[in-house]
Amino acid sequence: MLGVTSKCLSGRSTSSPRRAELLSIAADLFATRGFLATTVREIADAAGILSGSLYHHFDSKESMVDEVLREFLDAQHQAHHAVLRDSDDAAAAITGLIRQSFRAVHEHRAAVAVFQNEANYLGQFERFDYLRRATADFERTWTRVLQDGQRSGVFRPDLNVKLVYRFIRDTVWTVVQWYSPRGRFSATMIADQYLEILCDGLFVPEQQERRQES
Amino acid sequence: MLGVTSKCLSGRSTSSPRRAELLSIAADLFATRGFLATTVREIADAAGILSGSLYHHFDSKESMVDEVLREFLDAQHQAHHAVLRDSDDAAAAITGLIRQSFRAVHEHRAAVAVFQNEANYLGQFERFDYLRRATADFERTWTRVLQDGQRSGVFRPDLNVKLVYRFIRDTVWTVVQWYSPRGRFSATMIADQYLEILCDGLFVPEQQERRQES
DNA sequence: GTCTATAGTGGGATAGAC
DNA sequence: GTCTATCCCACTATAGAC
Repeated sequence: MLGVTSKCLSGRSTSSPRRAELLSIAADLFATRGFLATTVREIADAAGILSGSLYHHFDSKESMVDEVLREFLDAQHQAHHAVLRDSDDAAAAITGLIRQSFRAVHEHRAAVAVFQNEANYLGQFERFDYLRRATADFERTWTRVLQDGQRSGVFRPDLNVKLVYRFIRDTVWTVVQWYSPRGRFSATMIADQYLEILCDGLFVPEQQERRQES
Repeated sequence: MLGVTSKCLSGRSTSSPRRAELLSIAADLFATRGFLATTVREIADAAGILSGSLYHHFDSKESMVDEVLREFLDAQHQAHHAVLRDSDDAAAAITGLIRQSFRAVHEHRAAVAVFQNEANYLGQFERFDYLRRATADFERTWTRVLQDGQRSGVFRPDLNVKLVYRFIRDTVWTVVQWYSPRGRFSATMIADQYLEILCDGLFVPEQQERRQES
């Protein structure tokens, strides 16, 4: 457990349906316009109230992203470990983690986008220390699986696990930039196609000798 | 030619060594802190002058990103077409495009990062129309190559070219988020490893029947 | 839980001297 | 080409009525 939500959050009432609703509205705006580009007035407008009223529920704009990110990272951490628990070998673990990540893009789209886009900026403030910790934790989990797979002979031993992790991570999370829940590509379809390429590559097997490595 | 730099730029003198220096300083700050999070005072500080003095060279903070992005996109457009001109078949074209992109990450790191991080936000203003055009142009170029490769039997016909393009693009450009020119992984090394995976996949050939597709 | 009203702050940009 | 000085504005956040 990273326990990022375990400590008591900011001053105001910790949970209410209204609060959750406002948080979801804010998360959507943060995701599409960016955290800095989103004003508290816009959040209030979208919620049909005035900006001052937001401060009945939250300490600050920062508290809002904070809560969005903590919730998401905790859920993601748990989901990761559930996948690992249910996987017999490294191959199952890696495909499980990948499928889980695409599912997260579908289910927590706003939060994933905010994490992806703002972690760099927010990470510079002590309050958001846990962003760096979570990032490091994810990397450890994934690279451990990749190393296990190399040791047990499932994954190619000539590949650098750190690089493989970055490649997979970049593809999997950046999908949130163009994924649309009502678009022509479902999250599972995207996962299937990505796993296809990751397993068998882009080239037709019979033609592999034609590959150029110039 | 997209010709994004062809039209005359903002009011001030169009080129001088000092201007280029300031632009490079600004680009670095935009890349690492984000466009909105970077203040003109910070840019001026980094350049060792006062904020007011910047306006002798540039109309506005917006003009600065604008120039950074236009220069980069024009260079990238030219580089793309040089690669296509020199490639005999789709396999050569796709590996060439990929290698070129990793080179761009190395050579125009700041500009790539700004494009990657801010295109979404800036694209909403008419002034930055060309960001959307350039994005669409890149997609057309890459998917055309992928389609050619499918038709000529080099690439697997069961893959969706739009998805393959997005996967490659996401990996290739997002590298800018963690790439360090003085780090342990050189741009060519990263390109080599990525092409390895894209060609032959993550799994050792003998073990492919053990793959889980659950 | 929301509104009215407003304080306080910091950033983009300008005018003119040097 | 840079500095001094400053305007103006938009935004976060607060206080207290309803």
